[in-house]
Amino acid sequence: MARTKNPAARSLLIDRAAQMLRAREPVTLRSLVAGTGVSTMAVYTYFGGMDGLWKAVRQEGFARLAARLATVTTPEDPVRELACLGSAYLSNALDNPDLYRVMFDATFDLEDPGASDESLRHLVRAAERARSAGRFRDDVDPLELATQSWIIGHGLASLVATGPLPRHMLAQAVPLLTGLFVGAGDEPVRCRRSVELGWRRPYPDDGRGT
Amino acid sequence: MARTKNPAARSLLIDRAAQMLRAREPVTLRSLVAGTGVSTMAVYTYFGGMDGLWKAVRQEGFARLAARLATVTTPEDPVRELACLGSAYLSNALDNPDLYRVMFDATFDLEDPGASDESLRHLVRAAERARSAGRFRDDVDPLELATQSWIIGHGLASLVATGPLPRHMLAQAVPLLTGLFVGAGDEPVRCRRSVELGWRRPYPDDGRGT
DNA sequence: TAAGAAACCATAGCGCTGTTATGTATCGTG
DNA sequence: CACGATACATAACAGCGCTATGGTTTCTTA
Repeated sequence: MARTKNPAARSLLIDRAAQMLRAREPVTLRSLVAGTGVSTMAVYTYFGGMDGLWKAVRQEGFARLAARLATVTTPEDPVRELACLGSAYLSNALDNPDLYRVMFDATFDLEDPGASDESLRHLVRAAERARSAGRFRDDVDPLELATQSWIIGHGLASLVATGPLPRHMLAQAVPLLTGLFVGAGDEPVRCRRSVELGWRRPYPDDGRGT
Repeated sequence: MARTKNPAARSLLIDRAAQMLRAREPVTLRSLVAGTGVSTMAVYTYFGGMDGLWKAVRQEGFARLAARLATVTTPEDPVRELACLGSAYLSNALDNPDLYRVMFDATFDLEDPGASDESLRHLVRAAERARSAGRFRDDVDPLELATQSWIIGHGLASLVATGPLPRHMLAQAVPLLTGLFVGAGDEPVRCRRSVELGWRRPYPDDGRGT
């Protein structure tokens, strides 16, 4: 019994915010709605304010990351797949450094506490496959190993994308991941080869996350 | 032939900013100088604006981190010392999560490009000692290994201090660092013992960095 | 010692921000 | 068809970082 919202406006604003973030333009309430035809009040109708907008943008960032990780499929070698996932993760972070920063900028709390869970699940499943394939010991907890991979990936992404580390330091991912997987039980020489393969040729289909 | 600045005011403002950051109070130009007796113009005389203040605060954060790492000394076991340094690093980050975030928030560029170098040097020296002691292979580059340790430490600190990972995930540092050091050539069982020792009893003197 | 100049500092105001109050237009519903 | 709830447009408000303008302080120098 009322005027209905235009759901297109909501995603339009999120997309525009992500786009301005990528263009390194300051995202303010007025600059966000300028040229879109919608007024400043729309931000309050759909998000309740700028904080709500940032929450939505962050969730969108996690959604795009999950979509990007979903394009990775290398069924024959699960350790290589893990390296592929790490490479895709870093590639996504470096393509959208400002969006990546917003995703982990917890000045305000998350609207969806499990926003990052779906991305982590990709890693967990790959770790499970690696254990089932006999590459990891049976006592390896896939969730723990996935978390450890995430820690390495996030540390590298954060220090390189917006931090003091130069870009060529991305290569440190290979020894780091190799050390992690060997510690989980993989045979060193074979592991190194799998990780290097997965790292150099990151993912079969480049899903060019915006 | 002029009036000299009061150097006390500069460090007073930096300290107050760090204190407000820790208390999670919003640090604005006016709220910063309120109650200190100095006027808003002081921020411009000493820092050239709020950006300059944040740069100074960030440098202060790195200085405190370096001072904290300097208290770590375990000459007999360099691998344990590396774990000690990692533990001190994380302890510092978790004690001042907001200051830690500002340190790595590169919205504006750094005033001192080598601000983080001194902290890294502690790690490099420990890695050199570990190599000299025969714990690491001769072909291990201490700078690379220090950087890799930093990546792990920062990833963990960032995800736990202000991110989505619960605090008990700090324990992941032990397998991560062990994997890294074993990959550098250390003997697995002995390495694990050294890392656990260094991690549990982080540093002899707790220099309680503010 | 006294004049002069350079720098610090206090005040007021500018343009911008996010937010909210108020009135209008518009759509779903009875 | 008419009611009422809700989206939308406009304008105003407090607060933000910043800057222009004098006044005051302090060091230098003749």
